[in-house]
Amino acid sequence: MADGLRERKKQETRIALSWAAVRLTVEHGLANVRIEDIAAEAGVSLRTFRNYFSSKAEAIAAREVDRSLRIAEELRARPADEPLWTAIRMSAESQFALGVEGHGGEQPPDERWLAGIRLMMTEPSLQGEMARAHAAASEEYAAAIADRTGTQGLYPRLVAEVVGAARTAASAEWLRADPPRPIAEILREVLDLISAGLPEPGHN
Amino acid sequence: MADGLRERKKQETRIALSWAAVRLTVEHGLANVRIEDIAAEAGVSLRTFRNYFSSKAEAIAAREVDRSLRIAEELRARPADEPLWTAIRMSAESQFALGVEGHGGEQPPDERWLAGIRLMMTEPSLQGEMARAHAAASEEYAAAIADRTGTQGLYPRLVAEVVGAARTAASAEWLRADPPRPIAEILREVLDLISAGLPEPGHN
DNA sequence: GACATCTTTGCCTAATCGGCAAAGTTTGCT
DNA sequence: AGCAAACTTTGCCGATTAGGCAAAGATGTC
Repeated sequence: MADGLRERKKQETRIALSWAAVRLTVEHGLANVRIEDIAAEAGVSLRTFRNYFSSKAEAIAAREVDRSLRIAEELRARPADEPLWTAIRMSAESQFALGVEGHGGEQPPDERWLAGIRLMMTEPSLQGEMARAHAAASEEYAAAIADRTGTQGLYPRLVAEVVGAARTAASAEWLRADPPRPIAEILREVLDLISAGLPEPGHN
Repeated sequence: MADGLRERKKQETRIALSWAAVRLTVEHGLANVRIEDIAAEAGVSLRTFRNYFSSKAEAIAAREVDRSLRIAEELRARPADEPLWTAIRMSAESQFALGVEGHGGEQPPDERWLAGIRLMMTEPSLQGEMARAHAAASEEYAAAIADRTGTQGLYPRLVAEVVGAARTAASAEWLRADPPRPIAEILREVLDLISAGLPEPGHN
């Protein structure tokens, strides 16, 4: 079986750990959470945590990695005759970004939670891990683009990296924006800018 | 004094540590090098290493961070009336990329050394750290773009991230290319693609 | 049901992390 | 020059992380 009980359980554990990591970090700050606490919160042993992730930060970023993989999957699912950038926009927007959704359901953006996420993301080691997460998923995304466009080598890899950059910039803007803007809207703007070649503003 | 003895020494130590890290890693593999060895090689105490870097990988990536900062500096130095993308191309190409240069001078790309670098870069934790390095320098680069274009907020950050993506993709291609291509050439191609909006190949 | 495979766990040792304060340098000021 | 403030290096130390190994427990296959 492609996904038996075993695989499902593994995913559940992975998600539970990642979530526990996020929750505890939002609440107590990254430095004040031991991986032991995270493991306990998720109901597994410390050693098991290490089988899944090699650091707190990686556990936190795991949800972002999963999202990236889902975006790649979504891209593969788009109609083959759709223009590449349309497909990219659609697939990216279909998963939004970063830690608001989920949380047990589709909560309205809880103010306290959001502030916690903001604070959490100021941790440099977290920002680094997010970059790393994108890099990790980038491989898969590049492969999806390669299949879709029938190209190989530089082009798919480049597009994948650029889309990662777009997501990073969009997330940063989302964290910064006051008043808040929906991430999907920001992402759309960013992708439009990119497919227009990032024209220098005010420089006709 | 803006750069007294103190500052100079600090930079020297930093460089010495980063180099020691690279050399030892190329020679023995990341896993077989203890930070203690690196510190010894650079002639400082273990504890001092930790004052500079928080991991082996960070030490190795430090040279890349420095390069990024030099690119940002170079961008600020370009004539203000030059089109943005020209300035970006020029400043980026002025520093090439990743670990070939330096090494005590401008050696011809030593075959053994290059193979070592290639191997080193396959370490996942290193790739992650490079991504992180870009993210760290991205701030500075975005500021340079903001000053140059007189824009704020999303645009400069986005361009900075995208240029980072360009460098990542170019580096990957450089590592992959057989026969080898000069990194400057790859980088030029990549930046041209980006400023043209990454047109889908064969999709007029 | 019996066997193979994978996951979880505890145990253990080496390595890393980061606070603290003592000792040594550099800098700014007079 | 002389001196104090500011900074860097270092050793010391306890807490935490890292990851190999093998026993025990689940799951998958036939």
